[in-house]
Amino acid sequence: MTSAQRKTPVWQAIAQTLTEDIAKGRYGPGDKLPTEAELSARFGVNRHTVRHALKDMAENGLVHARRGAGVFVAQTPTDYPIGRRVRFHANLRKSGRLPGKEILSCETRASDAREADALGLEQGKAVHVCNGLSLGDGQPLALFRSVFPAERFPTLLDEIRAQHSVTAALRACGVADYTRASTRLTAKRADPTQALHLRLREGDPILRSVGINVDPQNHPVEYGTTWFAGDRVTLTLTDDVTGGSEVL
Amino acid sequence: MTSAQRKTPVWQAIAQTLTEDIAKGRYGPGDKLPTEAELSARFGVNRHTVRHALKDMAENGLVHARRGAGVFVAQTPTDYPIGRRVRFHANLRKSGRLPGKEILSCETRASDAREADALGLEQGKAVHVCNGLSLGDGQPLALFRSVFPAERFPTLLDEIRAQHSVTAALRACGVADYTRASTRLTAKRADPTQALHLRLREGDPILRSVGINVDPQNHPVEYGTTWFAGDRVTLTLTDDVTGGSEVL
DNA sequence: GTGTATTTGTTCGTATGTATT
DNA sequence: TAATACATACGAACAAATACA
Repeated sequence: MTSAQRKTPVWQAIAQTLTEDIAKGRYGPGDKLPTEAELSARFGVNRHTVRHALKDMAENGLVHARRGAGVFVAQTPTDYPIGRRVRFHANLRKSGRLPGKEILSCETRASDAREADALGLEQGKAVHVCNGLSLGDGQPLALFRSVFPAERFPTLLDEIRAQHSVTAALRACGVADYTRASTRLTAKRADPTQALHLRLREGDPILRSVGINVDPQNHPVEYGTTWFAGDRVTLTLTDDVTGGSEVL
Repeated sequence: MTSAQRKTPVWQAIAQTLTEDIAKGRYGPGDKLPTEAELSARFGVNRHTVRHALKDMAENGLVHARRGAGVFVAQTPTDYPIGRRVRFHANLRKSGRLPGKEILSCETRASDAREADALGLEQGKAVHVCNGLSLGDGQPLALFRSVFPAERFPTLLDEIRAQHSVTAALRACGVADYTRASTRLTAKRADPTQALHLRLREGDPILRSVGINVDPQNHPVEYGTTWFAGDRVTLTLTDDVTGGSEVL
């Protein structure tokens, strides 16, 4: 056995076995894998060989090790398609997750320079601001803040509170459709507040998306920022710029 | 003075003043602001009040503080348009930065499962792998790893080393054009190696982009992963799917 | 490498004004 | 009016990271 020529290295075989174990659900997301010692006993190899396999899996984002704690199966990142027509709930439903939304706070206040610029308003004009949390299977996936021109949509906040959906609320305010005109993405660290809401540790990486949604007449209707939990969401850029009207 | 009714808090006025100073170029990107002590003397307020202003500016990404060192004007994040036709150098030139590229290592080896799947190969088929660093004005912006099918492009690595451009190298290998078929984005923490190359601190947020480029016949020609320094790059999603042929 | 000064980060405490209950 | 909560502003001291001789 050990002397026979082998095509694949032992560590790769181990990594593949563990990967299959995870795929089969033997170890679920968030579960702790057996210790390196237990695994090296199970596979009859040196601990370093197991470590090599685990390192490979960690680099591929399949597991992540915490010194002193163990090796844990990574949360399966939720695929989140992003494009000109992005509707959160529809996406999640498609990926078989139970979507949810929690409105954290709403207010109407004067706009700052950035918000006014993005929405094409004079600075100081009133805006509706709505902070919330997007959930998938009960787990927080993203924080969002949406800023709307208050003058154009006087009743929007009530609609959002009632409808529990931005798309529906905008439609009730006369915006039949909207598309994403621009999106800017950066990786940031979670600040304490974000970490609390997203149930991350402070400093954990988050993906910040800043976007402007416009109505068919190309007028900005929403200036939105979304902070995605880095290890729980993967944004996928789709080509479907001409995509169908998947409206929730 | 102090008793007069004031509409805006002191800390906001200070933040605005400093923001204007930065906008006017009094403090340029990367410059160190005066110390909190100096600023509190300049504005005649308590250090906490200055800190409040600086904290606000930091939250808006305008400055960032380093304990023991000072508060520095943020490098204007390099806008990095991402879409079906993304050419790194052309983008940087457009934004007025001197682009650069450094090839860190190249090798030809057997593909793993993921690479083979992405490139449409049988697992184990040989691939060229090229690791490198993308620079803007001499500063590292991103790490990249490109994986190519070796059988189809036997001379590609030599071309890359000679041409110093993936686009040119692929063209020399008979690929007149290619477009981005899929992109997946996540926020991760920089591991020690990445932090070293990108001159970040370990654990700093990075934006990982995994993409597949295909030729006009829709055959995958490159499976690429790019790790962007989170605070130095902003990905912008553009609508220009029909964009012109900006080829380097 | 060591020690020291500098600079930001954090945590106490104090006081005031304003808005809400 | 009283009680409460919250944001603003100031003061002092210490901790932690950095820069530099």
